[in-house]
Amino acid sequence: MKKQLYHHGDLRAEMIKKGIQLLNKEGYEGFSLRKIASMCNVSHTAPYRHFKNKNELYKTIGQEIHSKFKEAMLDGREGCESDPRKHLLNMCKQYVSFMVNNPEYFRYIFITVHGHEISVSPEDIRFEEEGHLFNVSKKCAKEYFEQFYGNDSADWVLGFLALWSMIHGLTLLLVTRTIHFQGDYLAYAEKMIEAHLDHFENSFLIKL
Amino acid sequence: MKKQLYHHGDLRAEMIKKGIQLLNKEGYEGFSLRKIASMCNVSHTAPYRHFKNKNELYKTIGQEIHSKFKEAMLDGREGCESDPRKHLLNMCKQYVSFMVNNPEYFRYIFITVHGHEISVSPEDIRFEEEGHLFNVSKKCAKEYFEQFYGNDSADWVLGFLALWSMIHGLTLLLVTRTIHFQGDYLAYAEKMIEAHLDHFENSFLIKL
DNA sequence: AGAATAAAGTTTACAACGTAAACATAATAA
DNA sequence: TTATTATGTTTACGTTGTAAACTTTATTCT
Repeated sequence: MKKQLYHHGDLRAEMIKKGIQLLNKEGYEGFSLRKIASMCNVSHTAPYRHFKNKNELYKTIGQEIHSKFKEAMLDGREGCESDPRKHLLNMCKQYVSFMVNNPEYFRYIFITVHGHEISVSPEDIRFEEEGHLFNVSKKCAKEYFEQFYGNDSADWVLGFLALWSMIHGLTLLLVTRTIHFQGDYLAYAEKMIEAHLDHFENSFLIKL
Repeated sequence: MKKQLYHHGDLRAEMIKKGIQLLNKEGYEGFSLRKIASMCNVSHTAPYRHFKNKNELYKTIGQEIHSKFKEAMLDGREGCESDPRKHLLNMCKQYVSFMVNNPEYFRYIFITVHGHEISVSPEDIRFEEEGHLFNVSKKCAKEYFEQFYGNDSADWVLGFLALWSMIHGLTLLLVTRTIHFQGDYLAYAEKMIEAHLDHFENSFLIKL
């Protein structure tokens, strides 16, 4: 117990924790305020003292997941700070495997909770906050693509977006079980990414 | 009215129709059996004579959407039967724009309704039926990739999967409004696909 | 044809859900 | 100490999915 104030202690925090548990066990369909309340040994309307409604709790949990996801992606950095390509590759692999291992998380972040509204145009890629998840991947991708494009932001955005789309789509195909591989899915993912980057670098050589 | 049998006529068909309407208006959250029943001027348990439960209706609607989607993709074929690359490009563009124009459809097919379970391995790409949606795209992609790979199925699957993932992911990013472009999104999509295919073809030339 | 049967729809019932309102209690501030 | 605010509870209501029992209409069998 952290504070042991009031009746419960810290209901808000426990609801987030138990909410994540429930979400992982039963998916979004089974995610109910009343269940979470009872998991916290509290009446079914107590949650309303801490969250405006069900969706507010859900969004809060989304943020929690966001930071876990970010952490996982940063783990892909180890031992390859000096190699932009390897760094980018590892990060993409972390992206896919984290979501495959936590399928519900993908839904929180990218499907059910809408409204990120990240603007993407040649001139500006805006992200909400400085330390935001997307800034992490953006920075990583930038280091790689800059080697080729330099300051040509139009092309670099395109390269970034194409790669992001690819792993994002692969992840969705895996998470929804639209496809499944006979062998190791990560091996495929790696091949796909490597091929993409190979193609990219090779075609760049031609232009020179 | 088609048959004018029994009390209603053809409740099953009308439920599918009204169900699609409701889905487009209120999304999956607002999709309720009781609402649909009342839209058909029928008691709230009448649906159970035609569908085992809510999810059965939902899945049936999914199939309906599938065929609309397939039709849209086939429209991308016109006037370019002899140009595999253009054919593939058009199909990809149709894929994205159809879904962006009908965001809920994407959820039916690729998100909420799971269980496609398409097996993907170098040796075999199995699809459920002959005329299935995925066979359409597969055939189109095959014609293109075969120009380069010939009979090397391992590589051709990889090429197919990479492209599919890319447009699938882009579509998800657009449909969920995770990103939004300043300009015309289809122009970006086209550039991305063209660049992907360019990279692909260029890197292939190098190897020769 | 008329009787038996199956198909389609209705009424009633129940449990789970989200949420609002009124009330109760415990912690903090005056 | 008292007033106030934060936190929880009880009660209530409308909506949902779905099961059971019943009714009405169409089809089938003799």
